[in-house]
Amino acid sequence: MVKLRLPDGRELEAKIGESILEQIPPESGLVAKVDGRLVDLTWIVHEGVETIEVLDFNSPEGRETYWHTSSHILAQAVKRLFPEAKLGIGPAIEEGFFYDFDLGGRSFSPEDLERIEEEMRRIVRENLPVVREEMGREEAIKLFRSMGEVYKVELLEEMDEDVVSVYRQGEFVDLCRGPHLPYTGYVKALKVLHASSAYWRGDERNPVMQRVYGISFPTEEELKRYLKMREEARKRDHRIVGPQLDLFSMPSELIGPGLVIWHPKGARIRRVIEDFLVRVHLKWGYELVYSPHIAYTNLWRTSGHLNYYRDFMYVFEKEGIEHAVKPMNCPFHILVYKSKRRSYRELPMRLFELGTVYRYERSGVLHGLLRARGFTQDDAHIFTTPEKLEEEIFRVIELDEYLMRSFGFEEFKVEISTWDPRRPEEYMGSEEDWIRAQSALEEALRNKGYEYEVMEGEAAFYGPKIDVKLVDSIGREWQLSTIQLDFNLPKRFNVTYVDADGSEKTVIMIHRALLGSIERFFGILLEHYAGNFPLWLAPVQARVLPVAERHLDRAREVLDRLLSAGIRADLDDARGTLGYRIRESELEKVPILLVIGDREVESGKVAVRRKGKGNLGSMDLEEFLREFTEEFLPPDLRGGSSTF
RNA sequence: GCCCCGGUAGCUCAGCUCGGUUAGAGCGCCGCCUUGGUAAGGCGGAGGUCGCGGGUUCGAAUCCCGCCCGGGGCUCCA
Repeated sequence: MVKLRLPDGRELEAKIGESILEQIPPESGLVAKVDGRLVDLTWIVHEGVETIEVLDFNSPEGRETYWHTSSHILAQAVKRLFPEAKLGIGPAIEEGFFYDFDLGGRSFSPEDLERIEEEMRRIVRENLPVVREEMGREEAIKLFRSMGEVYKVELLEEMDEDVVSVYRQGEFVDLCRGPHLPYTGYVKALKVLHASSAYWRGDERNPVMQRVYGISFPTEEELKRYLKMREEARKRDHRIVGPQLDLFSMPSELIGPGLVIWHPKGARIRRVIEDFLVRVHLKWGYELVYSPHIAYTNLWRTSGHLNYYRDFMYVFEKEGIEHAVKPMNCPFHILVYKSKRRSYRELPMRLFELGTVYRYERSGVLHGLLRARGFTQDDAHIFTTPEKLEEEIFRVIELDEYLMRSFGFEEFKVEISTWDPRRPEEYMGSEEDWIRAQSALEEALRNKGYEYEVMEGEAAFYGPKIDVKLVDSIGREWQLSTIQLDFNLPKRFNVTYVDADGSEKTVIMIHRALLGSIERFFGILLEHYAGNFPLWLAPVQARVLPVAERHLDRAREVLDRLLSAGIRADLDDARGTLGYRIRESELEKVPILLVIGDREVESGKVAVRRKGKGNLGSMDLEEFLREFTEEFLPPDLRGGSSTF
């Protein structure tokens, strides 16, 4: 007996010799998993099968199938409207799907996209059956060559399989592994999102393809919700919100692309973040250092960076000597270490710097604060003995977790990049070094109770690393912290210590940046909170708001009290209606408003309004301060003091 | 770097196809009136090198070319 499980959990007994589609309620599933293998619903059940699981849009496989068929509908629509278009590839992606077309040099206009979308709807209405067909590879090559689909022929020629599958719907046929939906009519709500360009197989030496992106859903409501969410994400774009809240700007036409100027309010937040970082690092046994922004290019020749990093550096010449603006802080920290002979007793030595660096990133990769040309790393280099490596890694991860939680991030994903053991000759350092280092990384993560993914062969030539990604309030992942071991620089700079037995040994170096770059982290934080920073980070923590001008005197007294309590507060000037001024402060995202009117002047109280919560009622000013003091403070200064 | 799209007031945008009054709107800003109780009170005013440079034309925000900057992608991210 073959069990057939429907998406709603019900189980049927499958009949041999009939397709899955015939045996389930109409449109109750999209695709099926037969003994772990994905198949079309039109697949015929045969002997020897154990379990069949029908999947709907709630499963990743269901969505992928849905979007994959949608991409075929897109391709079919394009072929109908632009018969000369040559098909590239058209996969489902994380959200939706795309298809690449070679239009022989032209591109799609917005009107074209609308027509394509209309044609897609027509194909859906036609409710064409989607039919799988298997054929020999040679036969397929002949078929696609006869259609002029040169890219499909190219793909086929590179395949190993002797038999390939194609899918037909109406007049349209495409090379495809599948699986697919049984009918085009299964796609209920669709939207062509935008067009862009991409190179055939992602290689810029290849022809340019026009890539059309789309999304589809089983109901109009879901499509609407998705489009609204997209709009939400767009609205919390730090490049829009930042200047809107007067935090920073990037007047690239005046100062060049990828450079930031911090306005007073943004600078306040940044200063709070940086002070917090410095205090915490000092508490955790780091020493604070500073290093210059420029140096002889030779310094990076020694580090070996110059060779392949030169194009990313700002290089200039003075009195016949080549200088460069620093693209990284490591060599300077090494020089601090090397300023004298070091004993094993001094290790681990942890040097921390908010180091501003400049990198000439290619113009196409710049993206607001998230990818800038000038940025400040929360950079540290730890010099340690091999014996203390694991303990150090553990401490770094612990610090990282503390920082992330302090900023309101709860969910992390950890990856560890290791070498490729089949090609040890491509890596710096001995096999023994690598194995010990990699197990130290893994051991530290296990001790911390983290789950992690091992990315074999992803390590840099000079050492393995740990990457930490965090998940923000709307589910997006951001690569943030990196903890990178380095066997290379200590050798190049001859960074050594005298061990207990009097012998000179080479240190192991850990590069680590936990927020990564202050700019980038700030951008992520801004999008995470959509501008509504928690109280300890808000640029204006509280605003005193007199109802009328006659309340200004009392309002100033209240303001003075707040300021002397160390709260970042300001005063509204009482011009305009109260409602208008409250709206202004709400839009500025000021977390706390203290309203002062006749009643408050009379009673000596303040009326507290919390953003998002509305009017909390009146309370005594001192009572207010007692109640909120903790929340006004950075996490490490709460509860009397001490990080832990 | 490459491909496509875009750049008009501080901001968001209309006007550009098809060249022709004094380039508009809303928000913001400034002034006056309004003295108010928890998300928009009223009236008036100022504000523009239409990204920059060149060309076509009697005439260019509008058409053409080059450059700069931005956006979406590709690639890159030691």
